[in-house]
Amino acid sequence: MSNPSTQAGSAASRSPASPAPGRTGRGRPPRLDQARTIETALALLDDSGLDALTMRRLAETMGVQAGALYRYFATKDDLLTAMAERMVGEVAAPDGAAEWSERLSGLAGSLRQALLAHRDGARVFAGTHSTGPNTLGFADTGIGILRDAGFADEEAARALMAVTNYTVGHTLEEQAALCPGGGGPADAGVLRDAVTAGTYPHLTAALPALTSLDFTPHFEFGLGLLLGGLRALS
Amino acid sequence: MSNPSTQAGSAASRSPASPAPGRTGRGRPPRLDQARTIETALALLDDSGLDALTMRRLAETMGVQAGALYRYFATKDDLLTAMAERMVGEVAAPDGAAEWSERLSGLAGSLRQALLAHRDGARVFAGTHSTGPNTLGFADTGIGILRDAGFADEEAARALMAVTNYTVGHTLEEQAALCPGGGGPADAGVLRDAVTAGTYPHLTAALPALTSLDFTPHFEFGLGLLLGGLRALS
DNA sequence: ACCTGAACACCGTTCAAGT
DNA sequence: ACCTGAACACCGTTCAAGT
Repeated sequence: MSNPSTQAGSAASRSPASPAPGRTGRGRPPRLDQARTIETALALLDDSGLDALTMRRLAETMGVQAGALYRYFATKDDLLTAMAERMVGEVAAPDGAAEWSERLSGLAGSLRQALLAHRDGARVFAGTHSTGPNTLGFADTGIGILRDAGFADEEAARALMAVTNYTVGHTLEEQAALCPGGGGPADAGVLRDAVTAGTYPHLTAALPALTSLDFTPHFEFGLGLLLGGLRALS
Repeated sequence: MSNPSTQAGSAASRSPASPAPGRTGRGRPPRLDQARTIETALALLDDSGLDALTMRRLAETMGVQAGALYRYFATKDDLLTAMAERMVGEVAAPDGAAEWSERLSGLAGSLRQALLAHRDGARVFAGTHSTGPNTLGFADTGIGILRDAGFADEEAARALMAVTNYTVGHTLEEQAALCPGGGGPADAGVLRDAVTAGTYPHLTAALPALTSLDFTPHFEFGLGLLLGGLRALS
């Protein structure tokens, strides 16, 4: 975890030809490689969003034809998987000295931050399933925290899945609300109008909280519920 | 809730021209309408999945040219929003006599079932933001359960968001694991290989649980954590 | 070995024109 | 009022051919 050097992950290893594993000095140096492609793709994601991230635009940004990308990634999905794997590499390892519940909430919060660090990061993560070292390391760390706290293997696995699924679900909403036509400042008004047009007494009472753009307390409330439930089990 | 008659929701009302609101007997009866289009789109979704659900294929299925669909839905996203709204209409109203925690878990379980009822249902739901009556009714019901249980407005709102985000995040994983190349029986082997290739002691111990395809206990475990956390607050 | 050029089989969306 | 036909501006992916 917290690995700044790019690891493409196992998905990228399904590429058609392993690109220059032992680079000899012969031939022109390639203008493309996996790491630079992933980095450029993440920059393009930040600039333009997932819907505008096309193989053609990425190729143009890298000064190359679209077909050339397929020497390094078998499909666009493989590229997205490598991007997700790269993002998870930014998850910070939690403080080993802290209480298990603090370590676990730190891990979840760090995953959220890693996804928030890139536009549409949660959508990229939710749409892929990396089995690269960063993703496996994340899971091993999380399950380790819970096993060390005394939870059985199955409970530890299920608890980490719950925390991860909640974190991804929350961050998906958070990023959708924050930016485009997805539900941000524009959509708060739309929701307000729809609620007041109908007869939704509870929704009306909760509307200020529901349309708040301060997502961190929302995230921490839900995370606190999961941790509270876990504490009740131990 | 539990509304079998199709309501397109507010997103569909943004359509370019309101289609035949007061139908007079004059003119040919239209070959298209919102309700039939949504139904056909859901059937096509079940047959072929979200990636194969294109405006052109949907039009072909309905015996019409692709452009004709745009008289009823301004964009493909509006159609997907109406499909999500239709799916949420299948959520069952929880038993009003039961305990608040049972009503809330019943609501979450019913949302999961409504999403599982259609191939890629969770992806469609996660990718849209309906403000139609079914979706608003769902939220009003959930927040109402919590307010009636004594939770303050803000807590009730945050708790329902947590439960909903968890349910969507879980079901996204469940449907990804179940079907295509997404991570099903095929991907269990891939994960197993990746884990045993590296050195992930905790992951190895948890692998049987992680690769289990029996998702209902997984879902209920996480839901139980959220409810346990809520009980600790009340 | 690495990339180009060009093609294949598609997309979502628009809009004049027909009926 | 409702739909067709045809176009516009794109997609992901493949692959012979060049260097």
